[in-house]
Amino acid sequence: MDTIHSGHARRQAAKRSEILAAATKLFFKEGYGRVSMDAVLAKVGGSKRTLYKHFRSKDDLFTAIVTNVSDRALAALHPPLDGGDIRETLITMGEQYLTVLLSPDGLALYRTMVSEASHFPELAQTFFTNGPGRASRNLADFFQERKVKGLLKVDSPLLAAEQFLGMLRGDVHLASVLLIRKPTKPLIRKSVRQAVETFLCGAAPDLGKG
Amino acid sequence: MDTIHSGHARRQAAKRSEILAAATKLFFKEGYGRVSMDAVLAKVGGSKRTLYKHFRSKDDLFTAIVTNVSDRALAALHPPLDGGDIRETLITMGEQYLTVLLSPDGLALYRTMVSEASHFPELAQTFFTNGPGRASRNLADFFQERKVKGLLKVDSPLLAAEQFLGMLRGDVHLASVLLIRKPTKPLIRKSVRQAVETFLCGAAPDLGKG
DNA sequence: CCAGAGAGGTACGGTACCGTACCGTTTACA
DNA sequence: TGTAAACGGTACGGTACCGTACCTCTCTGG
Repeated sequence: MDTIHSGHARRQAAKRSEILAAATKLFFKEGYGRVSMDAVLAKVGGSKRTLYKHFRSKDDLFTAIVTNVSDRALAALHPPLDGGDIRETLITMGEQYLTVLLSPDGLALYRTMVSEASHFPELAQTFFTNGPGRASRNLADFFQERKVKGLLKVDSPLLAAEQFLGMLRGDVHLASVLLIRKPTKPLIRKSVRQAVETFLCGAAPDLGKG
Repeated sequence: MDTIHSGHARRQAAKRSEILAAATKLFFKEGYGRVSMDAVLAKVGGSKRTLYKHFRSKDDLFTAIVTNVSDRALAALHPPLDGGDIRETLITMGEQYLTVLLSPDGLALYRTMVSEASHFPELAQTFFTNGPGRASRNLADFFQERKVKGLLKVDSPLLAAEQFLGMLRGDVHLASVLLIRKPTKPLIRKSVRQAVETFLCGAAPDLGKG
């Protein structure tokens, strides 16, 4: 009788979500080291007993937060790419990619993983594999498909995918991570367009080709 | 009589350097929050009185560390670019750029700034301006010069510079930051070469141009 | 309506940490 | 050689934090 329809279980699940939401805000805003369990408790209300019943330790709570947000956010980084026109596909995908990456959650997750990677190595591994790694592989599959059709001339499709996504990030991403600039929609649009244009046609004038 | 040749001053300067070196290792390895002043003291030896005479607080020590390493490392990110051939210049510069960025100090500095940017905003601002920002601007000047000579066809030279450097970083940089892969010299070489090739000539086959 | 599980509130043990204060000792310079 | 400054070692105040323990109250489920 401990299904989701049970009263006790429902209350438990609700409380757990409430804790998770409040703690996520705090951890993402202040950073793992500067957030105390008491601070989480003050925000969410309730007793320590309840908090520690749901999450056995601070590390456990942190792990739950990261995996939770990862599952929610990272999927959008590798959408299905079966469009026809390469340019249009890259533009659409690029804008979505940057939008997710530059969203508050995307930035906070990035900061958190960079900050805590050395102390949560398996978490960092999972994040990279399911996030940036999968995004690159997804795009690389698309490139590979176009390459065999003679529609793309790259040496290593995987490396090309990684570098194209790197182009998209440019300096905008780091500047946003460091809270120096706030990314704007027009800047994202312009950045994506120039990246796609350069990536496809190159920056050298036509006479330089051959 | 408090010049560098004074005995007292010399001892002071030596001790300060010793503290700075030891603390840099610790802060870069463990992160700001996980390093205690006692730990610094245990590593460098000496008394708290001496430590706090040189650095008034933990924040002060941290600031000194960051500015010190920044001054030492970031200059290599924007070398003078007056070479003739664009391709050769980009390859040379790219390998140097990645070598610095992927060096232990470069990676540690990046991790540190991302981790502590929100609590040391002016430090993050300085880091970005003197590091990635100056690197992009330096390369952008080079691009602008080539553009007016008709040797480069980019819309915004600054954006192109940011995106080219983003290509160089690709996924290798983040993977190194997260301690997932260790960057190798051959990988850097290959990555730079493909980035330059794609950036100059594009990934679309010639029939797709025009 | 009533056992029993869950939740709230809080106090506490143990630890860690920042920065100051106070000792005696060593070193530089006249 | 003597004096003043710098140094090493350590103890301490005050605070903060993690996780546990204890007691009381609320609410579920039959």
